[in-house]
Amino acid sequence: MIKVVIITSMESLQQRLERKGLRVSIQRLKILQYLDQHRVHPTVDDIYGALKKEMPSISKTTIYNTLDVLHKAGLVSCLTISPKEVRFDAEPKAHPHFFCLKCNRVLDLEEVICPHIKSHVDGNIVEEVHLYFKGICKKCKGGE
Amino acid sequence: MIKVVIITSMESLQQRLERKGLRVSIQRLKILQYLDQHRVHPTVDDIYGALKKEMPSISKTTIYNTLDVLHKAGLVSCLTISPKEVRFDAEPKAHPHFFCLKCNRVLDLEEVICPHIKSHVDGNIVEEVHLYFKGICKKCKGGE
DNA sequence: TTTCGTGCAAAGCATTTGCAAGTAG
DNA sequence: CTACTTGCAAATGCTTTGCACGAAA
Repeated sequence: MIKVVIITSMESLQQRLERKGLRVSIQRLKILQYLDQHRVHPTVDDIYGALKKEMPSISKTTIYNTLDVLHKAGLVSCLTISPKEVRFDAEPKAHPHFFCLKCNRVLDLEEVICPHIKSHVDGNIVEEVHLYFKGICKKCKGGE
Repeated sequence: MIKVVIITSMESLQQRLERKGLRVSIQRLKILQYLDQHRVHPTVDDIYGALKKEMPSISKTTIYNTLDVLHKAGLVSCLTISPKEVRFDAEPKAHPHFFCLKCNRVLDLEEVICPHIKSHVDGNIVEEVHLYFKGICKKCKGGE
């Protein structure tokens, strides 16, 4: 079997938590790991459904709590794109997304402009930059 | 520098509806008018609360239905920025916003880049462009 | 008469909160 | 011991749905 492993940072997941002064729990590690290995901007429910298989006792509240902690620590980014639910991304660096109105997927786009846009908001303190498009993705455009 | 530019069309509200082939009802006119005159990206509840004063029988369902119709017709734009609720804008042209994490207001930023960004999403069909920032606004930055 | 618009009541569902039990420091 | 973490159950609140009545074409 071929397993695709995405190596983003040289830092271990545990080190990422410790560096931010966060306690390392199995739940936090698993959630961070899941996000790191599933770069499809999963929802809370996606994460919950997947982790429940190996950790049947995990609760949705913990997913919410943990994602909140990770987001505040700057370890994950939080996407308010699909109107129904929040989605998460292990890549905390700002980059553009594409939301398909047909299949509801959130795709990553090549990072091009995000870092350069900030200059237009002087006067306000910018903590996050969000750029995304809505429309029909390549895949859905093809087949009906 | 932040410049707020309100582009109000010469077209009457009724004409806007008719041009899109929509029936003209008092509810649709009032909702469109409210958005046109209150450029603060109100939520459904804001609109409901305001219109209920002069139209006590109006229902939230109608606000939802109408905004959906107006959005699909391209008469208003729909902002998925604040994670809790959707906000609406009578200006359907894409322009950047700033969401203040402290006072929860959504501010308009000067339109600068939005029209030029589209080139980066080749392959996907773009229907909407969304660019916004999150942080602390000028006003909140000042006084605690 | 047939289709569309309105609005009430109820349902749906993502997210939050309160709290009790467990765990790390 | 004290502060943090987990997770269950219940509550919250935005949004949608089903449906009946009324209005427009």
